[in-house]
Amino acid sequence: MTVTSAYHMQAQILRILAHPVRLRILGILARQEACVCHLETLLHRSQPYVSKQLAVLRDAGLVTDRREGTLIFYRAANENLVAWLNMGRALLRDESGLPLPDAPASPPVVEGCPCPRCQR
Amino acid sequence: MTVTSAYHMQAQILRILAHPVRLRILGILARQEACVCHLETLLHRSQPYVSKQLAVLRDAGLVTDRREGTLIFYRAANENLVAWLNMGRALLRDESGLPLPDAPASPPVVEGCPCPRCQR
DNA sequence: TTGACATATGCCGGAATTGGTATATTATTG
DNA sequence: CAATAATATACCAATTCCGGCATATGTCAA
Repeated sequence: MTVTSAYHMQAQILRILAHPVRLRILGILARQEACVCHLETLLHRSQPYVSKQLAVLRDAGLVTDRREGTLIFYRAANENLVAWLNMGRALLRDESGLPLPDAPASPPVVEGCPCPRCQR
Repeated sequence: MTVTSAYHMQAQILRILAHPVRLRILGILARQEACVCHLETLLHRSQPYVSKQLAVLRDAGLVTDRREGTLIFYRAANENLVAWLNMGRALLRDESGLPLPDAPASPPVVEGCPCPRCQR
């Protein structure tokens, strides 16, 4: 018997999104598929930490995962949502007038990342 | 020394927004200015409860208030933000396919509301 | 099967959020 | 000034969220 107005559902999703690292992860995964270890190096966070945030996003249906051997690649599940979030950040910049930086778009190959996409 | 990326700021605002009643309040205040007691009757919530949610929104700069005698009228401070939120809910409906209802737009005069706008 | 690697999950203490009740503040009226 | 009405704030217990560390799971290679 869960009451489900649009406001409740929206609040649920917003709670998931209201986290800087999860937002950043979504930003990354919107541009490129990435495995956990790749995100680890990009974010300078521990493996369990990254894995847990990904689990939160996955449980909410915001990212999907795909296994390739022992690696698991994640990607943003909903392009429109990401676009909406980007729009929100743009709004934020406009209104605040501050030069709020997004984390810079990461190159597809990251120094020090052990994943096969980055090692050759 | 507060680290402020766009992600951090966005997460802060999203935390404020990630609450069904606050979302609903913003939805109401986007359409019409309203005093606390008016919101009380619309939302069927206690005065301190409504007042507190309004304080949260006010502290975040999302609503402004205006005193008129002993009444205090609130309104949404940022039209673009509200539009953005509405867009988010629309997205939600499209993606989910569910007929998620917004709370119906409330008539300017509400049965049983003690505020002068509703009493004549 | 054993070991190594990538990832996931469980558990914990601390911090923040939630909603309720009691009380304080501010302005009006008499 | 006192009484009242509208609103705000303080305080509290319950829940949720957070990030860290330990450990479990799953896959591959030897």
